Amino acid sequence: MVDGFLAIGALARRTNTKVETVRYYERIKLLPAPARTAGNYRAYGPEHLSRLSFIRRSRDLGFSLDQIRALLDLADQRDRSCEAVDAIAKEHRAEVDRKIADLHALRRELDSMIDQCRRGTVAECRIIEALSP
Amino acid sequence: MVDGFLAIGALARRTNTKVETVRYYERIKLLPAPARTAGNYRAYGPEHLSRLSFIRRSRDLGFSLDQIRALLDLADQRDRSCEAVDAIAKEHRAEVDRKIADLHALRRELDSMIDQCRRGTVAECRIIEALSP
DNA sequence: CCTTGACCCTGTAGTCGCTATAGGGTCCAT
DNA sequence: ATGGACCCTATAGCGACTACAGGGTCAAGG
Repeated sequence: MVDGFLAIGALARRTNTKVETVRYYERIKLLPAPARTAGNYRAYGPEHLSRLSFIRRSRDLGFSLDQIRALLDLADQRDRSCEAVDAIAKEHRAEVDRKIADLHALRRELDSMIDQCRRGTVAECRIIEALSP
Repeated sequence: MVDGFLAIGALARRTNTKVETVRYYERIKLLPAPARTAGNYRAYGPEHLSRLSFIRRSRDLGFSLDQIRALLDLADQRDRSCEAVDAIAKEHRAEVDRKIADLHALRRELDSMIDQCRRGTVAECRIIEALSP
């Protein structure tokens, strides 16, 4: 691989991504297609490394690929107000809050169900009962 | 529709399920294929109603279709010990706990990111910065 | 120079749990 | 006889990957 450029495997290792995922991001145009070497290998430059890092970090924080696309677009318009960025982040936070609340409710239900299990036969199982109509 | 039998739409309404989902459950053999009328309509009996109710209630509690398949198999072996049922429920609860913990950590990260936003331009946006490498 | 093995390429299909569409058939009330 | 609500099958799409199959490329060691 040429000086300063990364092959897909190296890029993947540095961003904690699978090679297939990198190609997938290219296919869906989240990551721009890089130049190719004589042997048709993808050759990634520093701009790819930083863009993919951004994507992965955002994914780790639970943003959807569509949200990330929007964030990347915004990040490129450096003199716009960052209100829209703030809005995306807040909307995502609200969604996380909703999920946490849902899971807490779920957890309570599971708990009371499991508590009732008297470890007898299935016929008298309170868990099965709790799931039945 | 014959006496005491339900067409797919009626079954779906009673179990808060979409018609397509009912057919999907049949296709993946989660719900047994019912008898058909002369006009080739599915005719569901009470056993289908209760089985589908069980499935939907379990889905609402977040069990996977594979877990539900296992629960349904167990529910049919009425004189076995319900240990295995208990194990599935507890494994699921543990998974819910992991998800809650993950989301709480996420929420904290999002919060501190959003807190730093000073509503300037994108160029000085702390959110974009926080997502960058 | 040749081989080996790690890496890379494309294209396609699978995962989970549905959901949606197209293009038809049935049933019942008016 | 007609309209509209319901039903049928088959197939493809969603999101975000992941996993092949069947090849090509490259660098190091013998």
